[in-house]
Amino acid sequence: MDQIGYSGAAGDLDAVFAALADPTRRAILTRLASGEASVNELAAPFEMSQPAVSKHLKVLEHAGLVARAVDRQKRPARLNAEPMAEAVRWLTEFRRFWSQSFDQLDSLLEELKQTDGEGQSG
Amino acid sequence: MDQIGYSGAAGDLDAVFAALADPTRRAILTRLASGEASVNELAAPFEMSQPAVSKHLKVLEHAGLVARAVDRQKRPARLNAEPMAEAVRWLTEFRRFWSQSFDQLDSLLEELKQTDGEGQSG
DNA sequence: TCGCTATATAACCATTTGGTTATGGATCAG
DNA sequence: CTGATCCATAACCAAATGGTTATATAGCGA
Repeated sequence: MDQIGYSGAAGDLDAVFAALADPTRRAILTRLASGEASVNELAAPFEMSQPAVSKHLKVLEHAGLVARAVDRQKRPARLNAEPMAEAVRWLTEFRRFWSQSFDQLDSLLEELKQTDGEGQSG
Repeated sequence: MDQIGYSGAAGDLDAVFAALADPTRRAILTRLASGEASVNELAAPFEMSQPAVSKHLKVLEHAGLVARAVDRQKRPARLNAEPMAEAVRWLTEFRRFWSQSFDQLDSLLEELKQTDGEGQSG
């Protein structure tokens, strides 16, 4: 369907996974999933200074997961979940590959079953 | 230092995402998806020293994504994709949440469409 | 203009990360 | 035993990360 036009930030799997590797940032993303929020609003629930949250936002921005707007003197952060699809895609493809190997392992185990059953180690 | 082997490793989403945030480590995982490999085998394709690869393996072990065995003087690494399910789960739940918000946004857009009136569809 | 609010940036610090080379312990081949 | 191979560990280093406080910038209200 709607293949969007502005997928510039995607493609950096490293940055996406790295961004997701921090609980504060995941919490920020979850918060943003229910709507825009200003930096101070985002900072409030975390026992952490405002600059620290700004830094986390930069990481999220860098991964393309967050876009900033301008509203009066505020810079509300808005979620852009698109790059997450990259991550999901990698994991999905990996699982496909992995399942394939699983199949191979399965065949191997079948063979072994027929050959003998030399006790498996725990 | 290390906790018990292959049981408690899951649940650390931070470690899993962090482990996935490096291209070398993702490549190692992909490699391991097609079967066990020794450290040297894993190190070969990367222009990187063996200790560097050992370090990456430690990170993967810490995330529970890799288990080590003992075969003669080798310590073959074996994939354990299970903790990836954690990551997938988080992303899936997030998308559920996000889609929910999306629904809300959708409703909002519906309203706006009706309010607008003069525009044409399509 | 003055001051308050919202945010970014700078300067600093400790810890982690990702790499290196050097070395040591096992284990295999002679 | 000797030497080669596989791997881990130590010691070291540069850069990135995650936090701090202090300050600068920009808009708002009076």
